[in-house]
Amino acid sequence: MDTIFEQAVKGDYAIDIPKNFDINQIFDCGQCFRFNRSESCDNTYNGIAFSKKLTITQKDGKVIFHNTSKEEFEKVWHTFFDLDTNYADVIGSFSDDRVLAEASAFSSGIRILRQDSWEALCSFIISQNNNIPRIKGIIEHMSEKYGKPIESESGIDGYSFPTPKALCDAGESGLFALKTGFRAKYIYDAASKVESGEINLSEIDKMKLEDALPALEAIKGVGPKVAACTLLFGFAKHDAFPIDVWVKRILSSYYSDGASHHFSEKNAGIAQQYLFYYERCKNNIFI
DNA sequence: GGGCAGGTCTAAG
DNA sequence: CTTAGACCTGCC
Repeated sequence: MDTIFEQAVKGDYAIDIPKNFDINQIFDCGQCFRFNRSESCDNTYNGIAFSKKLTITQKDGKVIFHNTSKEEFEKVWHTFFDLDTNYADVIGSFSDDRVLAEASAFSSGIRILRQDSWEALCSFIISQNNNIPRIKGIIEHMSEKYGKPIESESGIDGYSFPTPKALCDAGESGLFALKTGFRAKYIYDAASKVESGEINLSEIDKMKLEDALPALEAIKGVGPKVAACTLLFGFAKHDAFPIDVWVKRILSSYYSDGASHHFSEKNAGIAQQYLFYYERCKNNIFI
C-alpha cells in the first residue's frame, strides 16, 4: 500500500539536484523529527511538514517531489528546503578554519530546513535529555492524538502537528499520558503562552537573535540550547548557535583557547550543524 | 539490566 | 555566577 515509484510519474514534480543537497544528510543530521527513510524505496524519505505529506526521492540527478504540484513545490517545499541560500558560499567562508572546513566538506549536502516555528519549539523541548527514537515516537503519537488527519484519495496519510490550542486543551495530564515525562509541564507552558499571546512567534521572527533568545527562554523548560535550536530550525535564524554535548566536545578538544569567535558570526548555526553531524558520524552514532 | 540520551530546573555555595 | 542532583522514559 505504501509503494511509490522512485522515478517521476504523472503528478510528481522533479527538479535538478540543487548544489549542496543530499537528502540522506538533510534528514539524518538530527534537525527534523518527522521525516523517515523509506523501507521500500532507495534514497526516499516520507514525512510531514506544514500539514502536508511529502514523499521525496533523490536519484539520477533529480530530486522528485512525489504527488506534488508545481504550485505546492513553490509555495511550501522550495522554502522548506531553503533553496535560496547558497551553501557553497557559506562553506567557502569557513575555509580559514581547519576543523570547520573539514566538517563542512564532510557535511556539504546538509541544508537547514525552514520548519514551522511552533513545531520546532515543541520538538526541541521534547528533545531535551532524550534520544532520537523516543523523540520521534512522542511527536508521532502527539500528532495522531491531537493533530488533524491529512486526507488523500487513498485515505489518511498522516496527522498534522497539533496547534498550540490543541495542546492547551490536552492539558498537562493529556501531554503526560503521551509519555513525555517531566517535559509535559514544559510543553503545556509553551502551548499556554503561545495560545494566550504572551509569546508571539511572529514577533519573535522579527527580532534579532539577542532579543529572540530570552523571549523564548521565558517558557519553562526552554534554556539556551532549546531556544537556539528553535531559532535555527524554526525561524531560519542562521546565526543561532546551539551548544549541545557534541559541539561542546568539539569546542573543547579543538578550540582549546575556549573562545569560539567563528561561532558568533552570521552563519554560526550552519557551522554548528556541520560540526554536530561530523562529530556524531565520526563516533558512529547513526541517527 | 543499568547507563544514558541534541538539557533545564532548583537549591545551594 | 557557577555547580551539583534530580528528572520521565525506554533505547543501546
